[in-house]
Amino acid sequence: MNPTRPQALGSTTHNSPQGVSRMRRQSTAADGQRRATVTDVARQAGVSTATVSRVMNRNYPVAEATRARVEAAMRDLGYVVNAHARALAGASGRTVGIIVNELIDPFYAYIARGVEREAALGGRLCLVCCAQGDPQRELAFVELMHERRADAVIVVGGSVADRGYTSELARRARELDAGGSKLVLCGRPPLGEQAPTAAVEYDNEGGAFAITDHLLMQGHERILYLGGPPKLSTTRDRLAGHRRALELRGVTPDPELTQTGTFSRNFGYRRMTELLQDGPEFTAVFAANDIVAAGAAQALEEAGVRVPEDISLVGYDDIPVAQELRPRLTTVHVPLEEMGRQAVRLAVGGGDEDDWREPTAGALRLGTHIVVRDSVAPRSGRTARM
Amino acid sequence: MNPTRPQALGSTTHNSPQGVSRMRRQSTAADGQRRATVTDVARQAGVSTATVSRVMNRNYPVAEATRARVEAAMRDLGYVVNAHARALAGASGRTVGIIVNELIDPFYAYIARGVEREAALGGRLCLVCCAQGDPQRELAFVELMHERRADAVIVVGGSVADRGYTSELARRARELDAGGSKLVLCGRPPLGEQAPTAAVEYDNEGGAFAITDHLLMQGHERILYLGGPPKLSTTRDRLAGHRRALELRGVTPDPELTQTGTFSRNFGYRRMTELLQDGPEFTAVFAANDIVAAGAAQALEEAGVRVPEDISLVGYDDIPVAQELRPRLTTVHVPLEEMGRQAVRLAVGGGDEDDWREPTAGALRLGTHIVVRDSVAPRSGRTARM
DNA sequence: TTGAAAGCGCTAACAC
DNA sequence: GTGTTAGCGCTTTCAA
Repeated sequence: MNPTRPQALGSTTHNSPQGVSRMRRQSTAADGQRRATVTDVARQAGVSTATVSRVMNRNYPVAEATRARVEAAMRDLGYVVNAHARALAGASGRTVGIIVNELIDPFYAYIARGVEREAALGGRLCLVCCAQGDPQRELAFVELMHERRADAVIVVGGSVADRGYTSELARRARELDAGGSKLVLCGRPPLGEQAPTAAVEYDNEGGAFAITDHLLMQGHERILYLGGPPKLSTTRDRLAGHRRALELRGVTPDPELTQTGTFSRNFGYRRMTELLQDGPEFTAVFAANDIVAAGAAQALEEAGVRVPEDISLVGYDDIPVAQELRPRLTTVHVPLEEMGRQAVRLAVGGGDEDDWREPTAGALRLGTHIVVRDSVAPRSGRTARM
Repeated sequence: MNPTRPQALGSTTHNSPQGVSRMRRQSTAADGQRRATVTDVARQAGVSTATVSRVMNRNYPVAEATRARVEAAMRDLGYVVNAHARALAGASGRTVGIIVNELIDPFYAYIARGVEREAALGGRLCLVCCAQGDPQRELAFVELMHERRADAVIVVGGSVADRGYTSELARRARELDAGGSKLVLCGRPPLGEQAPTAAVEYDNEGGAFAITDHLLMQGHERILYLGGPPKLSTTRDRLAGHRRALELRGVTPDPELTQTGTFSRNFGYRRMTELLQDGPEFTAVFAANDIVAAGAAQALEEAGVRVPEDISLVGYDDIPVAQELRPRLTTVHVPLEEMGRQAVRLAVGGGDEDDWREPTAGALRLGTHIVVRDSVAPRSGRTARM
């Protein structure tokens, strides 16, 4: 815990205006090298630090000859500007933060990609963290990113409507806002009126409605909803759309047919296996997402149940695995990458640096649509467990 | 490269040529709020800034009552420490940078996950960038991360042995090193003696050797090597292992059977389709990675060629898709996540803050092994295009 | 076109 | 235990 700064050899400390001959921040290896600073560059080029700064930022006229000398000096010294100093001195840190559950989950990876690309267009770098589904971790990361003065902090994915958590996040949102940053909710519900956030949503409920209706149109009425943490907003919305479709067609939802759990492949596999042996009857499965669908597909396969002849299967998200499964999975497409892009645009405006133009509105909702592939067929006479 | 602010990442040059100045980074909305600083907290709590600092850092005794007052003040003011100021004042920025080709590629995503997790253990945040296979972009990102004074900059994935590029990267490595940071090469060859880097490799050649041998043992001799950028170190190593195995069994490599290209699914699909119609004969396919294998599998499927009965197929990397393909793909396992973890450990030492102990050695190589699943069978009488 | 100098917010000697 | 104070490296008035 002791960030001791290897201090100064007192003798040289005070002499010339540029008295700088000490060393700090040594690498563990013996090096002795100190990083070059503007002052070094200025001295070497025989100009003032102000001029060096102007050369770097190209925001003020500098004589060609001077510029050349300065640039040569920078090269000679291996000078690399210190972003911390620059940020401290007033400039933006040119950083956006993004917090996802899990980087290896394509749902998040695609959104992260959108964020990264859009950020890069604006010359910004991305801080990315994985909260692993833990709200406390998420909150801690928001704080860490605030400390870094990120231009925007984007939290991705569904959330649980916990009282304490929500108000805590709202507080962070206010603090960020007060400092000129923005908290962006990506794929989750708003925090409430008093929280200054931006938001990018997608029509989650609508997608679930559409794909359920697709199933209903094929004659399926006993549809198993499988997976997804029951308290997560994502699950709730999907379930809501699912039920709305059911009710619209006069099908009464059977509680036994709602088997929530997690978003994992493993859950899909295990629960499906159990249900096939000893569960309610159904002719179609609506997996909470494509990953769960992959697990379910394996269970079905192992049980000798044919998809879609015996049972139809659909997923959600339309991540790449949907195209690798056999039969190829019918699912709901979500504009993941675009969500990521919009999230940063919402918070920091278009690519260019000095965005006088107001960033996009404060919230937007992108559409979803179903992608019909090969995993759905008209209902046959059979049901699971025949 | 111009030591000036390396833009290049975005489409537009930020820094408009003319005065950007004015207006110190306020939020676009009218806020007027200034962020609280240590000084504010100190005043509010009736103590000095030093005390506030001590309370925050818990690195020096502070009276309970004082601490309480300070903490209350921080809370009241919504104080959030400024990491830039802190870093400037001497502390480490507690950041590690990682540069990958593509976040949605599981190969990189797993490594990134390892990096993120290990970094988080040490209380560090990750800057992540996607170079998209462009060496210039990569170089620019290294620079940007250096500006941010990342404790380590990890570049992931194969590289092409370009003269200029290599020396440029080596230069950056030296600059980073001089400042106490480390450039870590993850899954790529060293830069040469004069470059102070750390490195995490995996036994790429060995894995290719092993899986080729596996194919040979099943009687396959005409093995098609499919995909991967021909100049990339990754491809070269895999091909080297492949050929070594061939030669060891007395099989003369047929140039026609080496069809390099890219690492994409699409390439696998298209080239495979072409080859099936009009190419050399072969009884097995060694896809450069699992993604290419997925594409090849689809081509095979559409051509009515059975795997593994008619043709055997193997991949490389052992990413999740390998388990979704039917038949499940035999492939080479690479300890991706572990590579990421080791990369940060190598550069910044174990989790704890003041790592006086020297980080792990300067380079290490992790093992690979084949994972036998269902996509390989003994050679049948048939060959492709019978 | 250039220079001098005042900070930005924080940490860490060094007093007291 | 706590306060004073001198920077850390850069940007940006304000003068020249």
